[in-house]
Amino acid sequence: MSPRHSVLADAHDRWIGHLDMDAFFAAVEQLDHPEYRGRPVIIGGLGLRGVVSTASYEARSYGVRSALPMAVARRLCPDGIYASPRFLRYKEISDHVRSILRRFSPTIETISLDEAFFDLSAHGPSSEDVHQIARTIKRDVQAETKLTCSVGLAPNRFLAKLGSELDKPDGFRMIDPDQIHEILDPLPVGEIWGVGEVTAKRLISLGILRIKDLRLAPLELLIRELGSTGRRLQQLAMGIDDTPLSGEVDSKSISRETTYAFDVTDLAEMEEEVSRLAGHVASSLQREKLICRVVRIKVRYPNFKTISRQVQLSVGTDSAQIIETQALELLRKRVPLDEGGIRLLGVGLGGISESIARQLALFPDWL
DNA sequence: TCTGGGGTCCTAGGACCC
DNA sequence: TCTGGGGTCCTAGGACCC
Repeated sequence: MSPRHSVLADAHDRWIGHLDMDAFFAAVEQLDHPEYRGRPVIIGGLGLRGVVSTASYEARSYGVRSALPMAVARRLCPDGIYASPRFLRYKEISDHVRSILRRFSPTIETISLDEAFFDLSAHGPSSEDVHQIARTIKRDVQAETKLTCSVGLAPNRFLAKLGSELDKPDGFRMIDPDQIHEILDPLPVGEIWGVGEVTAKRLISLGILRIKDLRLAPLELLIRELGSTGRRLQQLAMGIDDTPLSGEVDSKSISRETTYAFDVTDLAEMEEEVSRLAGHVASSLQREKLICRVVRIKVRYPNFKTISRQVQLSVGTDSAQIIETQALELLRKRVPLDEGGIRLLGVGLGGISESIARQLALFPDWL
């Protein structure tokens, strides 16, 4: 059976959609501040070491992009409007968008505030019917939030996400199984979900520049160089992706971190910050009625070398005091500190599970 | 130009147990 | 006196995503 046939078979049992809000944070600010509309809007950390989170399309024409240092953005676009993100506001709209998806899809997988997968298989197998539903979703999002989004529709997650990227903003793209090679082949390998800078460089050094090269590369070579991800990447290059949607899942870790505007050398100052961060993660934990079994801290040095140290607790806890004590202990005893100071401190929690209180709340008949 | 903050997943080595 | 094989858990680091 050729890959093409296996994909075709796949197309008949699954239709996956991917919805991506266009330049989301910036678009929300333009919605809430009419005077921002038509102007370059850049959302991100405003401190000395901030980076761009989202740039409006007007700002992108100046070369401003996500993850660009703010200092660079200001140079490229001195007349832009710069603002900090307002996550609570974005969350409201994100929740609304998800409620729209739920009207049409039994299974949703949230990727971030501005992205989600949804499953329209139940509306198939006819591609016309599925197409119609996806169009309706896109229209409802625009009508109810006054924001545009891009939607991709395909037999699997990977292609659906690619579809939503292909004609952004305000895009809609359905990828038919017989177009897969035509669309994928010419793209650079970095377009594949899971191929970042490091893997892209390795592939390029092997002479694999485009998705077509990856599709046709000897599997032994890919496995020798990349291990099991080599196999997975070649499958994606062929347009094959059987990964199911995860549905709504509980988070496995909670963390808070801060990058200082200036490197810190004073231990007392670090301890104060660790206490503050520990308090934050502990209240997040308590709010969700969760407990943790691992406390972790993270330190980044001025040269960007980053280390973490963690400790396992003998019993799960949600106590701010225990978390703080453990985090401080890790900082004092396990982190090498010299005169150079540090640029970032973080506190994280792992081994998360439901507290007894939450289990009882969810299953009251246990009582 | 100088690199945020919140996550997930994978890998590799070591400890420990049978 | 030399040294297994498998499994699990833990730690640390790193790649990647938005």
